[in-house]
Amino acid sequence: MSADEREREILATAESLLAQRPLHEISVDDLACGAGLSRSAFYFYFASKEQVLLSLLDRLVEDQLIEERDAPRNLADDPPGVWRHVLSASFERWSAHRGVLRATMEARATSAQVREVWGRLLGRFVDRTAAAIDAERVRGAAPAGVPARDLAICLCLMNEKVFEAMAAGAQPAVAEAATLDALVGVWLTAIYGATPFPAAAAQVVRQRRLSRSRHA
Amino acid sequence: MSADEREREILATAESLLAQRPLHEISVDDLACGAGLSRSAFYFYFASKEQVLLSLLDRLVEDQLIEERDAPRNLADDPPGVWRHVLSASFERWSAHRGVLRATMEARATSAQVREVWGRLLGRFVDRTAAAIDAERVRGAAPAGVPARDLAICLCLMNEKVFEAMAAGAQPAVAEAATLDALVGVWLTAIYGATPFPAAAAQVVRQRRLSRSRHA
DNA sequence: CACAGATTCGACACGGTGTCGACAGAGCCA
DNA sequence: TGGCTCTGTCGACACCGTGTCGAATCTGTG
Repeated sequence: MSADEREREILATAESLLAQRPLHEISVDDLACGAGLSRSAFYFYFASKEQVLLSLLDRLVEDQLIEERDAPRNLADDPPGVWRHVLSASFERWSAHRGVLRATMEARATSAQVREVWGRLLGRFVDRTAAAIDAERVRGAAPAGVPARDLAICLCLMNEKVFEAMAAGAQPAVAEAATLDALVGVWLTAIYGATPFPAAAAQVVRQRRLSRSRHA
Repeated sequence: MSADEREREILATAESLLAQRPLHEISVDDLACGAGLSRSAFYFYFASKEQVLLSLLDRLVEDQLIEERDAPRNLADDPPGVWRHVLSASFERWSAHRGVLRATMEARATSAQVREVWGRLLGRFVDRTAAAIDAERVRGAAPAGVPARDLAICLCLMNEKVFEAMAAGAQPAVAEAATLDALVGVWLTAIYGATPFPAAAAQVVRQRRLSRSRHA
């Protein structure tokens, strides 16, 4: 069996074990045995458990990048449809690879590298979202309110957490079948919905000016 | 020095170390030394590092319970003010004890007990929120939309994550000074804002009926 | 055949955890 | 005073998972 195959074997073992139990219950030994080698031979292919996870994660990041390129840009035609499409893509991805997601969340606590990769991924998503919200506001389709970037961060973090809770089977969590609808609903109201509270809105606008002048 | 004092000493050491570095970089030895005892003496007071964290966490849970008792119930008078007040309380708490929050999030991956305590805390918050949203809808102050409980879960998880990101200094995160405003803004629009998308709203309502009949 | 590179393995050292039995001081009673 | 128990403290040990290293083996090539 070639080195390349062995490497893939390790990755496959990792993905399948991660579907069964959390990262900290999987030892390098488990990975090595699963791929049919001794623990020390494992280190010939990967420097650590963490690097295996990073490989697994890289694939999914790659996926996401491709998808971003193909994402619809014509938000004006059908905003709910486009947003749903975008959210649905991450939902599908993380629901299909929930083991990797769970492990990533777990490893973020200990590995700066995992933190960085995940942060970049999320950051890109936030950037896209913030730009889209801004565009909708300029177009007059969305009302002013929470600063676009802050809103985008909140919404993206919400998704992350909701997916994570789903992947980990945590309590409380949204039922899996209802997750996408709930998220799309919250995004649409948070972005396009205006509240009937002028005072609160004014406060947010003040805040917005403040944060603008702070940036300047 | 009495046993009680020693115990408090350990807790104080833990809280102060957690303000400096993450849980996994703090060993039982560090805790023991900090409190002026040997590692094995530590085990006389606590069964593990995890139990120390649980003690720290219990205090804050206690706080939260007291606050829930005193929380304003007259949502109708000034919705934005009441919501802001409620969110502000957790914001203050977790921003003052961010080390404990960060450690809790970290320990949740490995400790079922931490998971459970946190789940209960969050669960209570979700219940309150869902009940309040329902009441606002019945009253006619909030439009129908995402099922109240799902919406509550999404919003609570969003808060958790945004606080966590703040506590961990993660990227991307909302600037600390803008956090509360952003969250209140998203909550208000998500709960009270109606979207101008009838089709999407209908879809959510359909989904809602479905999930109801599933529950029945 | 001999050699180089690739691959595997057993043995080791390290660091953190949790347990155990020995021991010391304090208070109490005879 | 001696002996007892309860509370704390400690050093030593066993355990587990990690990562390293050098020796052994295997494989293809000149």
